[in-house]
Amino acid sequence: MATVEKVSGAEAGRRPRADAARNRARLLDAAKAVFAAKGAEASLEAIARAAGVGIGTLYRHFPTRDALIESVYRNETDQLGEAARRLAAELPPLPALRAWMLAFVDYMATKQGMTDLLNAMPAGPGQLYAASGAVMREAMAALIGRAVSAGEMRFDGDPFDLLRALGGVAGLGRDDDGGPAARAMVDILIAGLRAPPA
Amino acid sequence: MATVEKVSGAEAGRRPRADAARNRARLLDAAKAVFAAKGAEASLEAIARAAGVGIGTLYRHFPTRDALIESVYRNETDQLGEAARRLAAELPPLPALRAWMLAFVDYMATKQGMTDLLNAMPAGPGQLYAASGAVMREAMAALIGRAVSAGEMRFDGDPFDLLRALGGVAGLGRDDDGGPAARAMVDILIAGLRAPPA
DNA sequence: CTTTAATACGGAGGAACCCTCCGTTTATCA
DNA sequence: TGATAAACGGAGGGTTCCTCCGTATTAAAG
Repeated sequence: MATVEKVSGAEAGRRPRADAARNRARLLDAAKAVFAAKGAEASLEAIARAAGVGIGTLYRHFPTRDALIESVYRNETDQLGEAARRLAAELPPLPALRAWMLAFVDYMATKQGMTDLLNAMPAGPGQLYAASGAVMREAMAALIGRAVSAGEMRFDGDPFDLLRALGGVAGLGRDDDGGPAARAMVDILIAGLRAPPA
Repeated sequence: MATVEKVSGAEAGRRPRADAARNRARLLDAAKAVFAAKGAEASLEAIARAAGVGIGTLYRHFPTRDALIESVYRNETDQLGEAARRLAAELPPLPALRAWMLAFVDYMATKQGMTDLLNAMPAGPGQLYAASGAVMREAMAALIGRAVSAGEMRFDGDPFDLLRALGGVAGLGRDDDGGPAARAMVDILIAGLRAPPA
């Protein structure tokens, strides 16, 4: 697997060094702030400066910009996955799906960087952003599967396709209040899924 | 207006210089090729090199990267606008809309840079990409308006919202053959638009 | 508590890129 | 043919990317 978690060769032998953990946390905090402020194009050197560490340290912890972005938003995507489970347990299939799609759009609109995270997944997560991608695809797949089983809609494609469309929609609520528009688009998508075969 | 077309102060007096026109054309060709190959992040210096002109010349013709992108794809968007008119004249409202949406997705999937063109329009075209944005919005608005008038569907939002969703979908057909998936998503969107009020 | 060796730190440095500025070249018009 | 407005091209200052490696820390062994 080789996730991004491990700092280096702290495989099993020694205990991870204290400063390593501290700097990693600092970097994530700084990155979150800077990405939110300046979008995902922000300079990595600026992030290192904000975190009060050298640029070398940043690169050792997160070898690529993508690794950093994914780590920063890993938390949020996990929350989305959690929300999917909760909604599925609490609501009927269709309302659950709708609620989650709205939540997804909201998240994407708020966190600037998450849009890029989705955009960088060519068609379904490749090796890049693999973890976050899997979480979101599974959330979507589960909710859709439930609605399909209940006979409330039909869909035989890749759930990820819907996520991509949603990702486009999410761009709406970015600047001023695109909330209503995004909400309307979600409803259109759902209506389309419910419609009988043409 | 100050479109990007004019090279500089060739307002009306002299005839535009021959080398200016030649270099402009070369730059557009090179940019098209490089953008297609490397995406819209491609280096401007590389484009200038490929065109066989100095970097200064590139910047004089296209003061910003965005100006260059828009000029490169202006042609294609105009073609999309033309297609909209033609389809509206030749097909019934709904098939025309569907055909155009599919054409749009195809274009976006082929031309790497066009996705960025769309993405850079915060919510509807601002001053950036103003021309291309207007063309596409109008095409969409006209086709939808026709279908609505014919009582085939309802839609009271901004046509641009649909374009954004389509833009997300277009990311599908980028790598391997996402054609079928994109087609399916288009049909889902149309079905959603046709559905009676929830 | 010392020693020690693994590990993390940080920034200098080479490369690429962005964009501006301006001296030189060239094409148009008289 | 000359004059001159306009276009050309690239040097240069600033920024960012990413790598590499000497130095400083720290966990664990003695």
